[in-house]
Amino acid sequence: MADHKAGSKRSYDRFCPLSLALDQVGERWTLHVVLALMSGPKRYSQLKRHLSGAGANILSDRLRGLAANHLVGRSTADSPGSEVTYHLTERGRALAPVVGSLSVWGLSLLIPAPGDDDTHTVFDQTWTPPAAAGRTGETYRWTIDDVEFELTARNGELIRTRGRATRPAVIFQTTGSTLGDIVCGQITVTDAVKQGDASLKGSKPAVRRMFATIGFPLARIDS
Amino acid sequence: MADHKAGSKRSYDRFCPLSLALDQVGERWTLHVVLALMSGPKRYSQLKRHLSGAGANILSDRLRGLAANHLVGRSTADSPGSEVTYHLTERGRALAPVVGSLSVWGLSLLIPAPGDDDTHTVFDQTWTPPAAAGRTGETYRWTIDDVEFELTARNGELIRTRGRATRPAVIFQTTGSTLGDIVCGQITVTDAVKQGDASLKGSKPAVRRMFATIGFPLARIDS
DNA sequence: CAGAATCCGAACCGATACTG
DNA sequence: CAGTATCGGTTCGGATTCTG
Repeated sequence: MADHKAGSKRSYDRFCPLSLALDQVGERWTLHVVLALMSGPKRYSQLKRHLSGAGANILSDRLRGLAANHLVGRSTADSPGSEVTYHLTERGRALAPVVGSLSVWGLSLLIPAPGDDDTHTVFDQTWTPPAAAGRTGETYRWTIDDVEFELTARNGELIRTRGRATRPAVIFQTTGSTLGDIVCGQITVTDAVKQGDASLKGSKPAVRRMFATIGFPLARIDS
Repeated sequence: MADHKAGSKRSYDRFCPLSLALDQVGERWTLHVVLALMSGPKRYSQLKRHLSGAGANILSDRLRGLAANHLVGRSTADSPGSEVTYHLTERGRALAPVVGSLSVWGLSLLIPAPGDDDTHTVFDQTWTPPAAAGRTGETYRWTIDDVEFELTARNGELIRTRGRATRPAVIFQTTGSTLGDIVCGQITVTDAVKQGDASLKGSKPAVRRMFATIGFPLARIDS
């Protein structure tokens, strides 16, 4: 048992708002937990699935720390089964601009700006998606601000390559600005499609697989 | 020499804007460097002074990493002396909303909201200020949104306590919203005073000592 | 199975000492 | 002044185990 008294933990120990903030949410995976909870209360196992790569002990640590700082709360339902869920408090929800602005900024690393010569954007890049999804070898065609590229899910890897995918399972098209709103949770994918800000072609299961593979929470898709 | 090839470094390795962003600015002290450079180019020694607690080693690492990701650039002036300065690139300046929203959020840890019963805001708290300033034992009276508290700099410590400081060297009064604008760099202290959004009483050297003690960069004060 | 504790190698952090 | 080299302590993250 780590002594949770101050002083043991690594702290910036500075009278500075940024330091104070990062003392509470600057550790690894902390903001990921916050983002995952932005779309509603979740259970430990749901979080663990969504935060693939985190490790059980880290998730425990982060949830404990966030609870100690009153950014998340544990709700133990009165129903019999072990129904502990974690949810953001108001202070936790107040982090929406933080995860939002970070996500919007990070978006430019996923999708290069139209006029940008992608000298400093490695394009043939691979990630390991959350679930070992995409062992089938599906490809998706994305067009963001008239920049076209393809995503391929195969062998538990997600590969982004330049160019136009042939026979993609899904065709997704939108603007960077709209995609920013989506990752910030200000709009869902289906609503963006309805408003004409995005276009999505492909079978419903394929769409679902695609967003699962790239790690979009379901709450960003619809409802 | 660390091999800068991918794989050696700890990465989130997820196709997710937040992960991509934190891969570049999620390490300790990185956003502090970015914030420090928001107010204009700086030299290594200036950064080191401003990021008290960081250590030469880490500052080097962070600057190297930020430069590798093209968030900062090194400018070596043509003048003879070693005049290397670091400045934010456009991609680096695009982080303004990130450090801004984090600072605004962290502000509530410094100053409790008016209606907030500060049950989860430890108040008798101490920090070690950047410079070993305040060995004289000065106190400052702050009033933020009608919440009054006092800051005492003594023995190389900065102590925040509830209540009204007696015979303070500086009296500072403003709103949380204005203070947020100040820490985000959207307005300087003197401009806020001019506009009537803040009030500052005390001798100029004392004011300067106060802001130095709490770690405000000079660029946030005037000009 | 959900949730959490323990162990351990590897990566990271931070202080000091050192170099040009 | 502007960094690099080194080294002990801390944190991370995977695997395993434990408890209901």
